Amino acid sequence: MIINKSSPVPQYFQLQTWLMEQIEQGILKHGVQIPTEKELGELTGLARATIRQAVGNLVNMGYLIRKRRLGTFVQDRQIETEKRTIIGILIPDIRSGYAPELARGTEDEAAKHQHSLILCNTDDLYMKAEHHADRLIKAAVSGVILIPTSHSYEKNRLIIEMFTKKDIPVVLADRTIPEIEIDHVTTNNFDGAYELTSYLIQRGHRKIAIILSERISTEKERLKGYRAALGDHDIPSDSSIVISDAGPFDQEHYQELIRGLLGHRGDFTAVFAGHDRIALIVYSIAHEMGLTIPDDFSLVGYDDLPYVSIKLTTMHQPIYEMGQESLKLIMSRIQGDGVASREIVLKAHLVERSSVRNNEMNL
Amino acid sequence: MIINKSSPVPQYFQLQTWLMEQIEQGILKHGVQIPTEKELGELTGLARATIRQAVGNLVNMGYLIRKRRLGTFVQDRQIETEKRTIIGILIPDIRSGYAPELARGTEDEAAKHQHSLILCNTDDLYMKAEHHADRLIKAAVSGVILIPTSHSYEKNRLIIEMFTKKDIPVVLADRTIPEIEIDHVTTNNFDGAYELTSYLIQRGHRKIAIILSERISTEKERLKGYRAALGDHDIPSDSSIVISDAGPFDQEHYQELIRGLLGHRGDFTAVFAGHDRIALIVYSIAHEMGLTIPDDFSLVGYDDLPYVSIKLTTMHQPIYEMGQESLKLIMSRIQGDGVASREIVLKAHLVERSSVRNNEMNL
DNA sequence: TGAATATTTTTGTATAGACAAATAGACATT
DNA sequence: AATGTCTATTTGTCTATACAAAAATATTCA
Repeated sequence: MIINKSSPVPQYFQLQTWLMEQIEQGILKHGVQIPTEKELGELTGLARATIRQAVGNLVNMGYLIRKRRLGTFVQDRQIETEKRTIIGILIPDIRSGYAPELARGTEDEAAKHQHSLILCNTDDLYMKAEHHADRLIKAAVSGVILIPTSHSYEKNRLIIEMFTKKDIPVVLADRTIPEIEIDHVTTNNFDGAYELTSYLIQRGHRKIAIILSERISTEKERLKGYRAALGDHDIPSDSSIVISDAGPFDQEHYQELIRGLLGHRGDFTAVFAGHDRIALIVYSIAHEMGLTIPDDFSLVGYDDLPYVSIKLTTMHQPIYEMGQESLKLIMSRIQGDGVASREIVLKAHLVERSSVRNNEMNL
Repeated sequence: MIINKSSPVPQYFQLQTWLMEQIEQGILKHGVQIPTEKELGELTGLARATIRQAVGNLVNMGYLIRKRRLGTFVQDRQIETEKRTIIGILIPDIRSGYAPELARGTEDEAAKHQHSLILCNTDDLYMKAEHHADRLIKAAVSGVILIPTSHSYEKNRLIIEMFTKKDIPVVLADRTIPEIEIDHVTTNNFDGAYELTSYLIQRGHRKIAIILSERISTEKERLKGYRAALGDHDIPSDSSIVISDAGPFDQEHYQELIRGLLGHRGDFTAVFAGHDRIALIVYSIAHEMGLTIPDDFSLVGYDDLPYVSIKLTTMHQPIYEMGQESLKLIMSRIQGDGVASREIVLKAHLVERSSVRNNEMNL
């Protein structure tokens, strides 16, 4: 018997569930006519109105379709499966740094899974991020990739909560937020900076200036790697050539800082730029001041941005892959992975070009 | 009386329509309780089941919400207003050239209109464009911005038709397609190239090489502008220094072409690169061959890409504005503008830096 | 005073029966 | 052969009635 009259669950609901199971298990296939209301009445012993309620709900839900005089038929389930297949990406600015590369890696991977990517520029501003988050939720995205804004951890957490409250999976890319249980993909910034600094040391550089922003988790890690490398080679850290900016990336502000730094030559033989865009500014200010690289001082960057016309020695970051991996994490969450939060750390590698001079003394 | 019993339109439907009108006209506002089923029965003279059917439908449609024991209330109608507010952008590659700038302009403008932007990379391939178009249609985008692929006009037309068949407005950005009635936004490539070429001529250059791809409508226009400027200054065109590539942008191929060109120095004093990325390649190949710019030869580009570290004299294209204008056209179509197809031509302007040498002789 | 209990109202579930409307298919008419 | 009519079947609309479940409110009791 299909219906249990003594059960507390409504009889129309029992019938509805039973029919739904029949359809989802493939017993009742697309296009097949289900028993007429009269037949269902005989089958279940229910009144016609009750049967209509069950069938009516399934029609509303798109499982069935009624045809006058002909009967009721199983609907093509594709309509139900046509769920939102959109992923949002919250990025500071699609124009800057590695953002295009990251977006491209993400989009390519999304396309593989038949998903689309909605692009949101936050300008590292909480207000914009909030507005975008709102809109993404309304657009019923099935997942979000977030490059945290550099402003405050607390505000980033608020953004993330907007999504998690609605059970929308979030993945952090590149930058991380401390003490938060959430999937994220980064590169080994500490190791990379350690390697890059060691490279400079091996080339005979002992006075290595560094310029970056400590507000951004990735650059903070790089600073630690730099210090660790110096320490391991017994080189004292000179705080006068550690230039740490407090805000987000601002071209003009960096120009000032770099002018200040380059005015004190003699204090350093190499400059470690926190990322390639800073390196480009260093390069152009040096050019402006009549200095040549690597003759007057050596320069390294971080990122390996494409379309950089100078021969910059830098750490290549697998940004495209970062986009791909971020999306893969999202997809696995969408497919219902309930495991604890995961961390994927990709490896950067050194790209040797010609912006570093070998100062090594003969052994 | 609300219900007309002799009407052929079902009584439940009459009640449903009446309630809906009350809500939409604001007579029944959000949060207000509608009369109880019993009261509606007295009001209309209908049986409770009939009233339940009318109210039930409205609950299903999101107009009303039922609360046990409390009554039935008018639901926040925002749910109904939640229409698709997504625009698609089909771009060859978000990483290359002005694409990030264009995407940014488009996204900013979209955000102003509470719309989201879905990013699609076509790699200038028909297959990819088709797949993306398919997906955008399924995602029910309300408009599309297309940067036509460079392959064939016919195939671009097919892509456009996929959208227009579904009444989805399309705007072409930057590149155009001949003989097609569709909104588009471009810059004055002919005039810009004319101005840039004239600038070189005024600086005493008479042998000006040009390198670009004729497959792309914008570059084709630039070539025409270049030729017109030469003609107007009575300078014969030398086809040996007009390098026209047949395919889409391919870094390695251009490297070869440029190596070939730079091997024949003496034939030219200036190089007009079809766009900045080509100029960058020219620059790096020159550097490789031990040539300096502008001492050995002058170089101009087109686009004014950001983050170009060399001091390149080039035409600044208002790419950001192009994205904005494209989106504005889409919005006006969404709002039902049925006017004939429109063309918006934005103006590029010369940005003078230091890659051009003044060869002018004393007058 | 505060907790437990009863009351009342409103929606939720269910039955039984009736007629209406649409339509595939059989049959009749032109 | 094309068109019109009838019939049986199935869903669509509607009435009348009954009890269940939830919950705000009033009442009772310790």
